[in-house]
Amino acid sequence: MKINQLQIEIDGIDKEILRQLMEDARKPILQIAHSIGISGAAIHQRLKKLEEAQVISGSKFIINTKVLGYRTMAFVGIYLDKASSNSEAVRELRKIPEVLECHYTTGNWSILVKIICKDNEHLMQLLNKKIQPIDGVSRTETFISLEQQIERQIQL
Amino acid sequence: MKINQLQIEIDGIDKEILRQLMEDARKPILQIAHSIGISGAAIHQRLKKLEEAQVISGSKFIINTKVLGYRTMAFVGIYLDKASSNSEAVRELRKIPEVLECHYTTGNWSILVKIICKDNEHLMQLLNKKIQPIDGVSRTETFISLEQQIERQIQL
DNA sequence: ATTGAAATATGTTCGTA
DNA sequence: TACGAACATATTTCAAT
Repeated sequence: MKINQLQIEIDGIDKEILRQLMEDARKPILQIAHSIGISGAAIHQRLKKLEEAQVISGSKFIINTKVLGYRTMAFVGIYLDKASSNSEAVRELRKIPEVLECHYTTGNWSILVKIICKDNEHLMQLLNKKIQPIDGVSRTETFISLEQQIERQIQL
Repeated sequence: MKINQLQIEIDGIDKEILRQLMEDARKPILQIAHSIGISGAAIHQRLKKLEEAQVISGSKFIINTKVLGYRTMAFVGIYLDKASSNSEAVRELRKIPEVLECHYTTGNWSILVKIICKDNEHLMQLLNKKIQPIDGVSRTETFISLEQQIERQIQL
């Protein structure tokens, strides 16, 4: 990702606009305008500026995975053989839909992934049948999230 | 969170609507309608159903933290004293704006948190001045994300 | 469940300050 | 930057199928 914008001034109004849209991406601009006390056109103009500066990288609908039957989240630390290709392993991990995040990390592991599963059985299948068999994976360490207490974005 | 909805049928059209809105929460319903080949009113009705079933838990603007100068993401495993109160520690962690996620986990640690920092100096300050001093925290293990390769939601 | 059409609400542009 | 007014789109409701 190329970041050209070396300086971007974000004032209190920008922050308030972003705060409201970070909570609800579909909140009407006019409603935000009214709550802040400036015109809709001004909000529109500021949002355009923020988008151009790439402060906003998009918007998402958030799906409630629990309702879809996904009850188990886990973090898996993956040890890769020295000789193996990290990017090849990532390519394989990307094919596994249950993998939500994947990081190259410092420390014991080569890779840390966050995964979501229906239940423990599903998690076991995923580890044994999908992740362990990936070429170069020597060992994994699994940490099940018993309960997620915090989930948020950076605060402005 | 109470989940009453034991069964919710999501057909291919629902999935396609959700897929498009998961990518862009502000995509006009009419545009989705046109791409699928049904009326806007039908999309509207399906979205209402999905919201009522709590399949959709909201929408968010995504802020590009890199542009704001946050270049370092890390995972921190936290060991808590046996005697200490987990929920008290979480309460303290919640006060730290750099903490984006916090999970109770199985395995070595009591808690795993995901944090975002401007740089390594900021990370060190955060660990030494904010996280380590929390009552009950005996030790932490830090894994810096050198590069995040995958970031996504569940695939429908 | 779906539709089209009407009514309402929202987004966008533009001339001006 | 900000405004308001004019214009263009989108959302929501509803009677009918």
